[in-house]
Amino acid sequence: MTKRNQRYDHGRVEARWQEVWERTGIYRAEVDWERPKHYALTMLPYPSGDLHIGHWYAMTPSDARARYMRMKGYNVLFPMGFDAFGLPAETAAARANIHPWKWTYSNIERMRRQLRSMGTMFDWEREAVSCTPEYYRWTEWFFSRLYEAGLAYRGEALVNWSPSLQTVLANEQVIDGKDERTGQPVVQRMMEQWFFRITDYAEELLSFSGLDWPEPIKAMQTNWIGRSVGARVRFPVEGADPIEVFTTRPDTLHGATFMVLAPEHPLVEVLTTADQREAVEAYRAGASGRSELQRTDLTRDKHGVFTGGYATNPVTGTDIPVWIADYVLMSYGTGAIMAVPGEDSRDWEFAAKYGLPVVRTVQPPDHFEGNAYEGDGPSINSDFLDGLYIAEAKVAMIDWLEAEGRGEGAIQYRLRDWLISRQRYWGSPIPAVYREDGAVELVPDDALPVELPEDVEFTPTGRSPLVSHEPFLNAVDSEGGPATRETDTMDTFMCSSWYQLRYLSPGYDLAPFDPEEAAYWLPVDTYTGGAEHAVMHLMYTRFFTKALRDMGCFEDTAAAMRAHGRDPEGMFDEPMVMLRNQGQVLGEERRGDRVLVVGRQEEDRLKADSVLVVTDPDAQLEYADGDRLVGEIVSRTEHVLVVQPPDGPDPVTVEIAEGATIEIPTIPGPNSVTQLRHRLDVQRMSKSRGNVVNPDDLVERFGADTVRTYMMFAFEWEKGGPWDSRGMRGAQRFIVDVWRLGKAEYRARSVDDSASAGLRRRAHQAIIKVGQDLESFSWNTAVAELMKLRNSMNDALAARNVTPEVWRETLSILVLLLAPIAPHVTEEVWSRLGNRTSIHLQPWPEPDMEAAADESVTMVVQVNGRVRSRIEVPVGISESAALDLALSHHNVARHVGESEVRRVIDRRPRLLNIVV
RNA sequence: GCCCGGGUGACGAAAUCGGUAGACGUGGCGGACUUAAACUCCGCUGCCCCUAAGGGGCGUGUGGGUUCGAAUCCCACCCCGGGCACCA
Repeated sequence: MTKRNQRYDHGRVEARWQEVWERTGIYRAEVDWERPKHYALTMLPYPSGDLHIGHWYAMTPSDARARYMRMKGYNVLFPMGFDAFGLPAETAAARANIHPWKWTYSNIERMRRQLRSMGTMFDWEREAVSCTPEYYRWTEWFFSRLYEAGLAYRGEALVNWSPSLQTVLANEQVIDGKDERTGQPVVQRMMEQWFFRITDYAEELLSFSGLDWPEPIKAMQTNWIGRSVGARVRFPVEGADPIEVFTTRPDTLHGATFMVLAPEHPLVEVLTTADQREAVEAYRAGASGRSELQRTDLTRDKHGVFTGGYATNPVTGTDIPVWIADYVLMSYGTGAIMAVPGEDSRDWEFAAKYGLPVVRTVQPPDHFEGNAYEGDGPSINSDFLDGLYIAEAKVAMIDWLEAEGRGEGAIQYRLRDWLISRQRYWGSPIPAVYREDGAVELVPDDALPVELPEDVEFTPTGRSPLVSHEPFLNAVDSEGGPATRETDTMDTFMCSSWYQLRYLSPGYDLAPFDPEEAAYWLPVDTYTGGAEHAVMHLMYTRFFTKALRDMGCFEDTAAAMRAHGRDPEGMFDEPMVMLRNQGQVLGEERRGDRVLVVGRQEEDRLKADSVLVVTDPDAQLEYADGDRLVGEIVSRTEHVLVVQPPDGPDPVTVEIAEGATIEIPTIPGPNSVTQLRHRLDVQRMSKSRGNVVNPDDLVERFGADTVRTYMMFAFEWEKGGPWDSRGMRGAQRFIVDVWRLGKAEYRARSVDDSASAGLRRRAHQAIIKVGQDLESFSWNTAVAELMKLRNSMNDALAARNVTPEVWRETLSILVLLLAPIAPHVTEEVWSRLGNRTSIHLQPWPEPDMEAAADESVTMVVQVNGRVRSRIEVPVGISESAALDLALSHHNVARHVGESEVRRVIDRRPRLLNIVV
C-alpha cells in the first residue's frame, strides 16, 4: 500500500457514503411540476454475467452528466434496468441444464451489486427487468395494439434451418453455412412469421428534425432506409402475370435487353421451359444453401441460369430473355430486375459472361473507354427520348408508362419490415392463437400476459421447448373452441423499444406506463450508448414511439400534460431528443520496432553496442549467431530490451551498453533508447482472448472514484481507445490529493494578494471550463482542468501564501466541480468542511466573471508569421503600446532590422504579427 | 466498391473561431528523502544545431496550394478504424 493510500481508505469511504445515499434516498426522482425535468438514459445492459469495463465506460460518464444536470437545477431521472430476454440464457440452459430464469436472475443479482459499486445515482426504485411477467405483459399488450392497427402481420421470410437439429438457428450460430456447434449444414428455408410494418414509417423515419443526434448515426439510418426514386415497370409475359420491376433508371428502358429474377420468384415456375428445368432446379437448390450474406458477397463471380422464358420489353416490344441469379433478392423490391448492360456495370458484367446483347441508350463522351456508361448524356436509341438528358428522360418515360398503363413513378425503400418472430423459448410470448379453421386470434387483454411455462426441458438441439409443451400449446379461441397457441416469441429489440416508458412506473398495472409520470418526464432528454446500436435498436424504438403515438397510446399522457400546463404537441414523435455515443475501450495492437542488435553475449543477456531499426519490411536479415540478433522489440524497461526473434525462438534480453549507438533511420540525428518503440500488448478486449479488464478488481484496488475518473480522463469519450493500466495511477494520485487537500489544516503564512487573486482566478476559470466540458461530454478536458486546479492548490498549500478565505472557497469549488465525476471523495471532503447536506444536492457554483478575468496575458510577437518573442502584457494594452513594446524587444528588433514594417496584424492582446 | 470517422512526442491525449503546437496525465531521466526499496517531493523531458547568456532550424501521415499566419481551409495521395454492401 502506498503512503497516500494508507491514509485514504477508499473502500471504507465509498462504502459509507453509498450506504448514506441509499438510506437517505437522495437519488429518488419524483415528479415535481415546480421544477424543470431532465430524463437521462443510458442503454440498459444485457445480464450476461459480469459487468465489464465497457459498462463503466458507458455508464459512469452518463452518470456524471446526470449529476451535473441535477446540480444545474434540473429534477433528474436516471434509471437502470436489464434487457433480460435473449439467446445466451437459452444457450446456457441447453448446455448446462440451468433454467433461463435462474441463470438470468443470478446474473442480474451480481450485476446489481456491481452497478451499485460504481457510485451512480441510479434510482433503483425505477428498475425494470424485461423478462418479468409484469414487464412482458405490456410487451404483449403492445403487440396486440399493433396487430389491431394493422401494423403486425404474418408473412414469409427466410430462416436458417438446420435439418439435422430440426430447428432454426440465429445468424450468429451459423458460420460458413454450417451450424457452429455441430458443423452440420444449414439451409435457407421460407417460414411464415410475424412482422411489424416499419416500412409504413419509412418516410417519417428519414426526418431527424428537432433531434440532436450525431451526424454519422443519422447518415447510417438514412442509408439503411435507402430511399430511391424511380419507376415501377411491368414487362408482359405470354400466358402469365407480367413481371414487375423497380428501376431508378426508367430512362434506359430501351436498353433493357434481358431480365433477372430472384431464384425464389414465383414466376420462375411459369417461365421455365422443359429443357431448362433441370438447370433451373439445380440452381435454385444451390441458392438455398447460401445465406443472404454469401449471395450478396461482392467478391463472388456473378452467375445465373436462363429460364428459357421471355418477357416483352414494354417500350420496344422486343422479347427479351429472363434469367435467374441469386444476387437478386426476393426480399428487396419486387425480386426482379430489368438489366441494362449499356448503363449498369453489373449488368454489363453479366451480359458479357453469358453473351447477352447490349444496347447503349446514353451517348458516352468522345473517347469513352469503359464498358457500361453510368454518367449523364443525351439519350440515344430511345425513340421519343432521344436527345434528352437523364433527368428529363426519366420524367418523359414515366409519363409514357403512366399514359400507356405499363407502369408508374414510384419510390422504393431498401428498408424491410421488421421480422419479430423468434423460434425460441426465452423471449416475450406473442399473444396469439390459431383456431381450428386456421384463423388468427389475439389473446384478450384481460388474459395477458401469456406466461412462459416454467416446467420445460431444454434439449441440446436448442429447439424451443414451447413447441412440444402441451399445456402451453392447448388454448381456446374466443368461442370456446380448441386452438393452438403461437410458439414464436418476440425479438428482444421489442422489449428495448419501450423500456424508457416502463422505467417511469415499473410497478404500474393499469397500463404500460403511468400517464401522470409520462406527462412530466417524457421524452428522454439525453440518451447515451454504443454506436453499434446506431441502426437497429434506435430505429426500432423510433418506429415504436411513432406507432404508439398514432395508435393513441399517449392520449392520457397528453391530457395530463395539458392539465399541468404543458403543451403535448410534438412530445411523442421521437423517443430521445439528444443522443451521444461513446466509443469502445479496447486493446491496441502495435508492433514494436524491428531491430538489428550487434553486441556480445554476457551471461543471460546480450550486451548491445549498436541497435539499428530496420525499416524495410522485406529486408532479409539473418538471425543470430551469438553476437547478432534480429527481432521485434516486445518490451522495454530503461536500457533493457526484450527482443523477439522471428519464427519462434525464445525472446532475448538485450541490455544496451553505455555509449551504444542507436540508429533510427526515420528520426534523423543520434537517437536514444526512449525513441525505440516496443510492442503494446494490450489486445482487443474479448472473453475469448482472456484479457478482459475486470472492474471489480480495479474498484477493490483503486476505488470507484479513481476508476470513474480514469475512464473519463483517459480517452476522448466518443472515440474510445486502448486500455492502459498504468494510466490509472494518475487518476489515483489525483483523487488522493483531493482528499489530502480537503484534510489539510491550512494556515496562511505570508499572504500575498496577487497569489490569492491568482488562485481565485484559477478556481473561477475552472467553473467556466468544467461546465462547458460537461455540457459537451468532454470528460477528459474537464478532468485535466480539475487536475490543474489541484496543482495550483498544491502550490498554494506549500507556499501558504493565500488567504484562508480564498483557500476555503477554492477547495469548495474543487470538490463541487469534481462531485459529478468522483462522488464519494467529494462528499467526504464536503462533509469535513462542515456541510450538513450532501454535496450532490448543491447547486453548480456560479463563476465570478470578474475574478476569472485575466489581468495580464502572454502576447506572442511574430515577424512574418514566425514567433520571435513572448511578452507579458496587460489585457487592455493599446495598439501603440503593444507595438512599441514589441519593437523594443531585442529579438524582434533583430528580425525587423532595417526593413520597412509593411503591415501589422493586430490580434491583441494575444498576438501581434509584424509583416516586413 | 461506397459511406462515415481518424492519423499530433516513447504512450493516452489537448489545442471549442485560421493565431503561442504538445495543456493535463502516463512513462523516462536527474536529484532529495530512505540502511534499502516503495511511497512522496523537486527539476528536466518533440527532434536537431550553435551557445556563456541567449538564439536558430525542423516538426501535427505524404506531396502540393490558399493565407501575414494552417494540426485546423482547399486539391491529390498513403495508411488505420467503423458501418453498409450485387439496392436494381
